[in-house]
Amino acid sequence: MQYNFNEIEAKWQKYWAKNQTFKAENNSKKEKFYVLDMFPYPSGAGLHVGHPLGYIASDIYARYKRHKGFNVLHPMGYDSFGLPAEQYAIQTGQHPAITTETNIKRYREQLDKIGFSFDWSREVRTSDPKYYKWTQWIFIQLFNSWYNVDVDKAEDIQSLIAVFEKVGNTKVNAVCDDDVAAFSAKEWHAFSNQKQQEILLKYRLTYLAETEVNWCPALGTVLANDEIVNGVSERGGHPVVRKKMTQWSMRITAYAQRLLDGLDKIDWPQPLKDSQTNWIGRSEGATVEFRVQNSEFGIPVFTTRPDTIFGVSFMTLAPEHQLVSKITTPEQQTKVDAYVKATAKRSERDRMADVKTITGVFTGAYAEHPFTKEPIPIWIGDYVLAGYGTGAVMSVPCGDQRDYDFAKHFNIPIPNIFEGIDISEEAFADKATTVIANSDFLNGLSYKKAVNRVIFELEKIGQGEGKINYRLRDAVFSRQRYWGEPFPVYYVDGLPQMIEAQHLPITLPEVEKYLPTETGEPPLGNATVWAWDRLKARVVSNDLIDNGNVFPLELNTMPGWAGSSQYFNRYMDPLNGDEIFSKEAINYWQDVDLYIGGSEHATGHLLYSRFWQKFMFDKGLVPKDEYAKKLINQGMITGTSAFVYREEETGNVYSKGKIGNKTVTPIHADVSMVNASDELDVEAFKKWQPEYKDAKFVLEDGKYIVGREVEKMSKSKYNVVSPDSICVEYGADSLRLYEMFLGPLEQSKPWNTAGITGTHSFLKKLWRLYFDVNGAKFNDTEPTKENLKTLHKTIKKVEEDIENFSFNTSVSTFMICVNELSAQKCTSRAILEPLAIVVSPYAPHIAEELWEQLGHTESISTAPFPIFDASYLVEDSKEYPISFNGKMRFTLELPLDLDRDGIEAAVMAHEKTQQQLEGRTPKKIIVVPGKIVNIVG
RNA sequence: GCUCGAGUGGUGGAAUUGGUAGACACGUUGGACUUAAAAUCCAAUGGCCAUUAGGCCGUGCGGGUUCAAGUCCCGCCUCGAGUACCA
Repeated sequence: MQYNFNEIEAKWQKYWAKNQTFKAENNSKKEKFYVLDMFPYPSGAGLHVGHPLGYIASDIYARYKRHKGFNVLHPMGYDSFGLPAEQYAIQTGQHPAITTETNIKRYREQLDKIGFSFDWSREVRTSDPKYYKWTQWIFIQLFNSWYNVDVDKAEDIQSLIAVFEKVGNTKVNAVCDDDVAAFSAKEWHAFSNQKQQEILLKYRLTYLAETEVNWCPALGTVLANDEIVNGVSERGGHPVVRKKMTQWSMRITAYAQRLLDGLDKIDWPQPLKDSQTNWIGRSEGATVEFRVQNSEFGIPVFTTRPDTIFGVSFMTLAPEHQLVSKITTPEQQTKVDAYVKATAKRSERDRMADVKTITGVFTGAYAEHPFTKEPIPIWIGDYVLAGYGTGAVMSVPCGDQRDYDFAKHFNIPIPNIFEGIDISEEAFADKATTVIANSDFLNGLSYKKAVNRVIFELEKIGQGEGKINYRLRDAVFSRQRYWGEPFPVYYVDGLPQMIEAQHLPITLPEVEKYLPTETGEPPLGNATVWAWDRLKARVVSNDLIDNGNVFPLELNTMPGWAGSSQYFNRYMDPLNGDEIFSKEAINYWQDVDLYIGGSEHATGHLLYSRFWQKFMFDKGLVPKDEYAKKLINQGMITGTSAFVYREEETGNVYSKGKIGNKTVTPIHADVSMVNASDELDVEAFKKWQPEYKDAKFVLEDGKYIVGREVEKMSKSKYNVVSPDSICVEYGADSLRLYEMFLGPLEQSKPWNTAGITGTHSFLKKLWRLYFDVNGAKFNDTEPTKENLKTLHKTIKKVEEDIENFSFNTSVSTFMICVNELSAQKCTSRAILEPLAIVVSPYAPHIAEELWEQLGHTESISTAPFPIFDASYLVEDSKEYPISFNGKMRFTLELPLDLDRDGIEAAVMAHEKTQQQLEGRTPKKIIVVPGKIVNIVG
């Protein structure tokens, strides 16, 4: 009987779909286990072999947990809003929904062929109105909430209004905009409704405000910080400029500390935690208020080194700082204006590119030192960022290298305030060895003591206090795009109003064109039916806008991360039309036990989703404030490109070994035309690239050998390998095993299709354990001691490997097991039956088939995992390595119950020992029973 | 620059608390079967020396600890990822 993998795999894929084998129940006496993959954006290119790596790993884990008796939730869906479909729509006029639908279909076909145990009845798509209804709903919840610092959680906006009505805002401890003016209860009551709404907006967790945003002219949209890489857009690499715009923002900064603290209780990779920690960028220090001489202005600064306050010799403001225009003296006005203008013109990228050039201008104004009252010149310089801290620094050149360089460059004095430190060459920034001098009441103090003292003194004179600062900024939530979630928002007198939750979803309107309007409005500005009728509670034609009953709707859409920030909870109850998820569902499933995905989402999706989860937790909607207990980043699979070498002058194409010292240009050849021995199918290549039809191919030993190089897997490098053709040629089980066999899950590794014959022939060997040409071989003979030892060794190792996510070593273990059982000519059902279960998480199709052939009528998927029995592994002897001076010379089999002296005697009596010693007497004999013998001397 | 991760045969990679380095595969070479090919099976395969027996060298580099180091410590080098004037 042949191993007909194509037939077997199709059969079981059909069976699983028909029987809904992997449908998870929300009511179960079994313990729950939630295995989640990062859902993909369905791109037009389809999947290549790198994409399913993480899915295969999580699928193995999910299947293993089912064998272990868990009720496993293992869903899949699509992050289906996104730029590529929209760009395609702009070019072709094709509605993005259609493109997306087509792409999803293709993804699904590809995924199905790999044999994943997804519960497809729970599929979600972020672009489906039934799904984004709940994204809009969460947005409304955020809008109706504020952050109460006193209880350190989000609360309903009504509780804030209640406080305002009673005592005004001076007692309120909230995370809010910086520019909120104080008011009393009386004043609050006197404010117009309009004014009250404006104030509340400054407190809401999602708010509309004019902020400086990253504007990408080429994409026609704003971008979040994490969507910008090296100063250009992550998608497309277009330049990004700073621009002031009115945009929706998310007050993620309210959660900065909790996002940081939460990292301690989740089992996520350290590098990922590190990058979130850096992104949040907590620093401890103090704010200090410097008064500007001869004016009413004060300049607050943030510093991490308040202990060096007596070393301040100048101040530097960001050129964008609002005080610049107010304090600049008439003499300096022209210079300052020119500098401000020049920096505004420079893009972020330019500013980042030359960090070395020191620029700045004196404003002519002086501040007053809070303690010495000495005048301090105020400069502006573009090394100070408007967006960090207060946009101003107290410059201590002796303690900070940038301040030092600036001072040197502009000949500003550099007072030394460190005991016994030479600062003639560079600044001194080592906190640990700092002893303060020339600093009045701080003299002789260490860094820590000085910080405490100076904060105490600052508070005494009312010019500063201890403060913790974060680098994290509020997240801009508006995109000038079509293919995203519409906001459930309309405008009355320019103020945003939420549409009531019962009227959701607000679905995307039809537009003629997907580009911004001629007046520069976002694509939704092209919609003709995009106004809100408050009475009818529905979207109506723009013609009806009267600003009395019918109002304009929001034209921006939500960013890519909106839909992915709660999808993991929606999977728990995805068809629920009345709630985002039922209480029963969330209380049963609780949180994700295992989350697998790429590390590229470290500071985007994985930070925003933690933020939303904490918000949902505050609102009592979810029981856990961290949604994923364990997270694993799968490594990237790189491609192994193939090259042919063309000599430019002659046009000859040389095999790799024939290049010699000729000058050749390497040209990518499609990897599908190269075999396992790096031989190129020359005819296929000529057919593929007709320009080489008549070229002379210089061969070696009658073959054309290509050069190989590891590169990113990409279409343009012709090294993309699709899983489809592999499934046809070798089968999904071979593919699954091979992807795991390549190496540790978290490591990046090159793909080389050639190696797949290894796992494929393993499966054939496995099959031959059960069947030969005459059919079934298995029978009820008693298993031998060796059989049982091999089996239980395998059970133990595979179990440990899966628990440790070391899937590559499991595959080796299977190979060893099958090699051993074949050599033992094992046909015992008592061995072969459990073996099928152990293999099944990795190679589920063949396992199902074997299971059925063994006489079972139910799917193997919930068969109990065999129990490891250590008694089969007990050995009574050990082959001891005998080493001399640490070098292993020979091995000697000795009983394991032999004691130290017995071992020593046996080893010393051995003739090879005497040979090695050549008459010498050993100085020392190390005997570690059960391990090793080492003879020294 | 800073933070994190990684360097082991021709290739992907194994190696539990320090205890037989190179498991398991790919590739290569030789052989069996076949009219032939594919498939399958058997054998060899880190380098150098040696007819054999065996020896020497070997886990990025240089030191150290130890009876014993891929593994621990110190100092470097290279590559990859993140971050980038963060006060």
